[in-house]
Amino acid sequence: MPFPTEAGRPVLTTNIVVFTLRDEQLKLLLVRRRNAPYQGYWSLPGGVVGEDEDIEANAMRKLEEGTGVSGVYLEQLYTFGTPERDPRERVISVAYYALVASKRLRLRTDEHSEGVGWFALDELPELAFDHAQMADTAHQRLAAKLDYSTIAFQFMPERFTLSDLQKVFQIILNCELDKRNFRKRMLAMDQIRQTSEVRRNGSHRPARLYRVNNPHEVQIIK
Amino acid sequence: MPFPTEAGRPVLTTNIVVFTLRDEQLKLLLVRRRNAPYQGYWSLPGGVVGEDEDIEANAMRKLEEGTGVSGVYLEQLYTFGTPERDPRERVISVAYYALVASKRLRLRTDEHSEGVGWFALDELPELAFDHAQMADTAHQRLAAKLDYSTIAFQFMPERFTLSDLQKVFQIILNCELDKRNFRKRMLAMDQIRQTSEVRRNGSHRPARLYRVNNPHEVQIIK
DNA sequence: CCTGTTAGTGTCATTGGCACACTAACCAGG
DNA sequence: CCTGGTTAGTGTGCCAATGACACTAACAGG
Repeated sequence: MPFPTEAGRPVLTTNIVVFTLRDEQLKLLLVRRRNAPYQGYWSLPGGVVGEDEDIEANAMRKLEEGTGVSGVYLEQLYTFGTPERDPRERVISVAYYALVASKRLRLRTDEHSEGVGWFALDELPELAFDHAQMADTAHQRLAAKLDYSTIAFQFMPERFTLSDLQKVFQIILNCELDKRNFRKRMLAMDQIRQTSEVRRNGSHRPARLYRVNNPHEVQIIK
Repeated sequence: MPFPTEAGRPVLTTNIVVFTLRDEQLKLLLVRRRNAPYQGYWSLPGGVVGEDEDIEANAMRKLEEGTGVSGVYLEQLYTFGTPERDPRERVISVAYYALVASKRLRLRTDEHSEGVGWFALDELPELAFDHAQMADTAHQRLAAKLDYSTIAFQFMPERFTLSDLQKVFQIILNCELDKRNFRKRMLAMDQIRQTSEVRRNGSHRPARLYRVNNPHEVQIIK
């Protein structure tokens, strides 16, 4: 079969669901649309893939533009391409999701007014296109991967306490976990180790600090 | 950002990794390429997505054309789109995988000479493009899903014995399983039930036949 | 009726997951 | 310096799930 004439070809884009943890909430990065359609709506960052650009490289580039952070965990999520998802013309979007440690982001208070901002997952505005579905799918994937991979460590700063880590799990899974069982599980994975340091943090016992053995790789465990 | 001129747009295609079980082997459907590039190579079935055609609908259509079977399990696998994967021009391929019960296929002995055929997964010829990678990814996904979904039943005919089912697992996972533990597990899932029939199959004790409760849905379990 | 072949069944030991409550260390304030 | 408040840190016991393991049942053919 011959390739279609150029008129029959779709536009190829990426969208990235960028997660971070901030204010004890799971948040994701949104940008406000300046143009029609969905003008003024919030949407997932992303953009058109260049003619000779790798799809994942495009997603990574858009992610770095949006967050100012490089080298973050990025994984392909799903490809959305129903014919009417963009009212203008046929647009295929390869959705990715990414995890950024909050500490790596520069905080800006005027973000929302600039048309870019972090929104708690359970307080999202109405999103453009099918982006709400993308966000939902990404959250499901993230929650599932907590169980059988080391993905959670992507949210952690270089040194952290076990209580910090437990909070991360609790926020993502939206449930309470038992402290002793949680610590047992984490230590049994053999993916983090104690440092000699502690963190003093108020008028109570200081907490031991830990670090991830291989901060840059996400392993499948079990 | 404006959409690219039509010259910058990619071709959108699907490819489907169609699995079936035949001759006690996990096999997949290949078609021989008639044109350059990779002329004469075997490749995964697929094709160009129509201008107003849903991507999954396209995959389903190509699957039905290749197998003559409709209503089979089909799931999006991954999207492949590195710039050089097709030497002619930019081609994005959304890969799917599908599972077909062998009993539903019409067998044809002259398949290979017709340029279409079933090949055992561990005896694949060299494949065109990045199709070997697609096949490998699909097999991994399939094996993983055996554990936490009811996907295996998609391979089963309407009535089957527990020994049949065990063979399916053993072939896909490429390992031996304990008969008693396997039967316990299957029955505990509460997804299949006994029929009143048995199958006589040689000079030995006949085997009880079972059927799937909800043959058309694949559930996530555990 | 004897043999060969596949179908079908139960127990025990080990493991992993989960519930559960107290002591330790620090700081602040009286 | 003593007390109270707050978070960090630790171990046991129970129950359910998993995995190893061997014999009897039913049939056909000779």
